[in-house]
Amino acid sequence: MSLPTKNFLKEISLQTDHSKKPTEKQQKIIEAAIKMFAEKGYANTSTSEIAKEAGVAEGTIFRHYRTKDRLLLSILLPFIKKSFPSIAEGVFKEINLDQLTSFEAFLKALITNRIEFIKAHKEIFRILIKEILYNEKLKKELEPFVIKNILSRILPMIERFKEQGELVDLPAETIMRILFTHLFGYFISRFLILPDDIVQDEEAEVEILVNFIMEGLKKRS
Amino acid sequence: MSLPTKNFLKEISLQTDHSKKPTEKQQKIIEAAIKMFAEKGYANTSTSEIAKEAGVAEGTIFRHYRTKDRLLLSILLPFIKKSFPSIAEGVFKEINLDQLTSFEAFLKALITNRIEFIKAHKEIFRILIKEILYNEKLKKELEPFVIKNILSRILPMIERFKEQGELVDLPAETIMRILFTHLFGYFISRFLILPDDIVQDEEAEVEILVNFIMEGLKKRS
DNA sequence: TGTGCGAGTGAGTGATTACTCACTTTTATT
DNA sequence: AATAAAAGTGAGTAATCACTCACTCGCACA
Repeated sequence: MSLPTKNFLKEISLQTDHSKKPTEKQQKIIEAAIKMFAEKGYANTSTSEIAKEAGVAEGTIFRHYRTKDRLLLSILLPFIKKSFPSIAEGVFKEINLDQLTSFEAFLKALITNRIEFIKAHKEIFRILIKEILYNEKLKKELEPFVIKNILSRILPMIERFKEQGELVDLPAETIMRILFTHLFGYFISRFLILPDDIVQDEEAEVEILVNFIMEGLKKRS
Repeated sequence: MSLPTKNFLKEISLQTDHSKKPTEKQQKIIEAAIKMFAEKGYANTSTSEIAKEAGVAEGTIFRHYRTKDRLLLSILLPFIKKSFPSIAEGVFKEINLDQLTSFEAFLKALITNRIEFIKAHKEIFRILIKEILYNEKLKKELEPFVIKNILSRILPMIERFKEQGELVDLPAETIMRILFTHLFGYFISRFLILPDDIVQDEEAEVEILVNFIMEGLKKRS
């Protein structure tokens, strides 16, 4: 696989700028591609298979999405665009930051918000994780974007809660890394490895996870 | 990719049974394959690339390993064979189970043991995780093996420590799932996502991780 | 009713894929 | 030194890959 040579994130705007409403066949193609990429991975799915699954001629795929790469990107980019900024905008609005909230409340809102988002786009999330792990190039291109959006927003929060004496006395970067490792690990385990229906009581699940992380990160007495 | 039709785990014995010492060229092939599979993934690596990297004719690969599938398996199977049983045999011998040890000591021994093992076979671990996530077939075939080896050994341990009143009052399966999720998540984050040299003080890292998990799982007062 | 245009088609293309096989070279055994 | 087996080779093969292009179709607008 060879992704576009230039920084592909610039394509986000180009991609969604002149966004005409998709054709019926276009939707079928996207649906089929999402299904098959999530199941077998991008590299193991051929365009002819996608065409067959979508009930469309192979040429139609290339009429709308010039290459197989761009088909993948036209699935992933809107998802990325919607997902990362909304971590801030969604979560930070749900809990009122003007008043002093606890780190626990913040964490609970964050986790609940992300779980609902991933559940709503489970297959695309699977594709994204698979390709980030499988394709070094995609990973490398996404890294600065993630660092900028996540790290720069969460780190100050951690610093603040540390100052409030709520968090364990470790460097903020270390706390961040622990948080990232465990949250990300949880999402991968739950949505990519463990069976789909393993969690019955979602609220209890979040409660356990938050408690778990809080016990590991809160200030020791 | 099409893995062998029959249960491939039976091939473990067949594979390593009549284990003649490998040729110089065989080693070069394996080394090249490990390097490239870990870097680009199995599906994105061609046998001609491997041959070139190993400084060998392409035919030589197929002389020794009949198919590309079997080349992958001859890398993964010895690793799997060595890794899963040794979780029990290694860890369970390190800590003396005859006397009453704490869950914390058990956990620390387990994590230290696994980190050292993965560090010693970092690239093959990466290949295994990538292919388990990417290839549903491999995942499905590995599942019962993992369940049998891990779950059946760890669950009784959890039950026991629960009876000793060390662990939080949740079903053993839930504790197991939390443990698995966070340990597995930690390994994936650390060895597949985060940069290689991020951990300087290994002992402190284990300490933090054990504390973290213990605080989340130990009996609440 | 004609005309232009984007949507859709599918046979065709060159490149690449995993894999084969007739052959040569190296190694082991006597 | 003779011989057989094993290791190594690389041109060749059928299949599949992503992608192209000359073409048809259906529909809006004149």
